[in-house]
Amino acid sequence: MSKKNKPARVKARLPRGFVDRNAADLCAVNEMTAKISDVFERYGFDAIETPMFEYTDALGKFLPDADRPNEGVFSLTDDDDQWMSLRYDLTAPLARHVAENINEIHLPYRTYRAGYVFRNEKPGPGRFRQFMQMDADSVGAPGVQADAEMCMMLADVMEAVGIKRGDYVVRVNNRKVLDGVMEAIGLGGDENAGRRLTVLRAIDKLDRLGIDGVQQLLGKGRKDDSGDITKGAELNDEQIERLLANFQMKTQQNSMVNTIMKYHADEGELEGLTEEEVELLWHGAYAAGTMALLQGESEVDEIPGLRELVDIWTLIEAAGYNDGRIRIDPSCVRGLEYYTGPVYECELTFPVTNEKGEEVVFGSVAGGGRYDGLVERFTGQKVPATGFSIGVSRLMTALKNLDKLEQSKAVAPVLVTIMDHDRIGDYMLLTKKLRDGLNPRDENGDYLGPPIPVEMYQGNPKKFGNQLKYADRRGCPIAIIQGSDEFAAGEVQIKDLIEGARLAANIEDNETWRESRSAQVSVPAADMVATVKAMLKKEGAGN
RNA sequence: GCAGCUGUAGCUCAGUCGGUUAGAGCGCCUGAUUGUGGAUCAGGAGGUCGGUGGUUCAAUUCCUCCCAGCUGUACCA
Repeated sequence: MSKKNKPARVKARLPRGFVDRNAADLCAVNEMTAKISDVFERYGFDAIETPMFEYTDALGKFLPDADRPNEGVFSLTDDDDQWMSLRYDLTAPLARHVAENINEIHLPYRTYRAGYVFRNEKPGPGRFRQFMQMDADSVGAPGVQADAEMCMMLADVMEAVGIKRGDYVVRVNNRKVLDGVMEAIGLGGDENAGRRLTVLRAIDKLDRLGIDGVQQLLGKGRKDDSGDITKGAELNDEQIERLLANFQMKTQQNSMVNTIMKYHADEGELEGLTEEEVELLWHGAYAAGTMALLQGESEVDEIPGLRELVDIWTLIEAAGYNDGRIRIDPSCVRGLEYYTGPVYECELTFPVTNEKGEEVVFGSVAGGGRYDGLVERFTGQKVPATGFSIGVSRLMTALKNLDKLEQSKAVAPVLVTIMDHDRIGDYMLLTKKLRDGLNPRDENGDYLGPPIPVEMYQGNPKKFGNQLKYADRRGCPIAIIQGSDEFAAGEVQIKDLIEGARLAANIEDNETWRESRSAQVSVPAADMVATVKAMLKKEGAGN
């Protein structure tokens, strides 16, 4: 065929931001989700599942001005011209599910779900356009005890998947207090909504950009490594200073506690708090958040949300989770607008090394909060709810990079090779006998042990060498060989490929190598299963 | 979206100060070996040099625009 007539071939390419997963990946994901589900179920959460597609309006992702969905969601029109979208999180579909079944559902409704979500945005290292989340939510649970429970369960989940105590922290905050702080520095009112959001986002970047970066973002703006400039919130120096005071607590702890105690005495607003409680509060660093209010010029009548935060902390303390597993932290803001009160997220605190061997700040692997308004969008009635999402894919990468993930490598099969092409049927029978023998069952038909895979070579059997090559590359521990000689004698050759590879290291001449038929024994067909079993045991594959 | 960098074989990358037939390593295929993996040796397949337009006698090389990828940044429900 001439070059000109060469047909245009389709280029095989994975859409960017998506990944293929191999057996080992799937195995690891299944193991991890099983561990997480286990914790959820022990807390009394039931599994449910909602579809990957939803009507776009139910997800709340229509653009306000145009009659089309937000670009961040993968969307298409149904055959009746309705916009549909792939879900971008598991919370919006839950709200839809609750609203639609509100009459059948008994509140409080405690559920969890796992599934892939999709976001049509630029992928980056560790960021994909399809990834797995696991959510747990308490719907119809108005009290802070529900929020406290969520934080504790989050901590339990981390330990269940193998992250040691001290290697993670659940940080808690309350949006109402943040709002108060911003009001105190003159960012109240609807006209400042945009700037408040900018401020929140800047604070959210504290762990990544550091205090200097946040300072720049709050003021004139920040220039990144590529020379690009990010616009800032244009706050003045005093406002910035008072905001940042919240986060530079280590140096100011004492004065902070004093301030709070003084406030306590003067106003009686924090009545019921002991000094110890205030210190705990401080340790959680929230006290700092009040400073801006306390030092503000306007009279402060109340500190919204602070009582809630203290109550959460009290519950956490009562349950014994105040040992560093859970902390109160003023820089925990969560970008989302729909949160109405307590917010929380879980961060890994150990250094994570990426593929290039660089140490990176991994950031949060789970987050959530209280969203009292989400179901109301559908039904008009307020249904208080709180819950969180775990980024399963992210959590997995973190564990993988750390080698904390035990590699549950899929066991490679024992390979039955084909020597005589006209006796395929015999080889199939041989394969079945071996498979049954290695995978015994009890009287109920249940398997007694983990699977020990056995397969017959399915490629082109013309060249026998290729069959062993295949076995070698698959990592097969054992190959079964039965030519006409063995068949006539009622025997099979059993070749230990692992031992053979070991012996090969000392042989340079191919002639010798082939003739030695290393690590290979001939046994009566009746002894095949027992011999293979013994060999597998010796090589530590299977059991 | 904004900014910077990069596009040459399946992969990793050389190279051409603009000049005849564009290279290497690895991988792949065939054979030495129709009944034995690795190593070795011999041979082979595989390229619109990301695309378009321009400058030129001549462009993979220089210039324009476009596309894609990477990195940072923004957005992230």
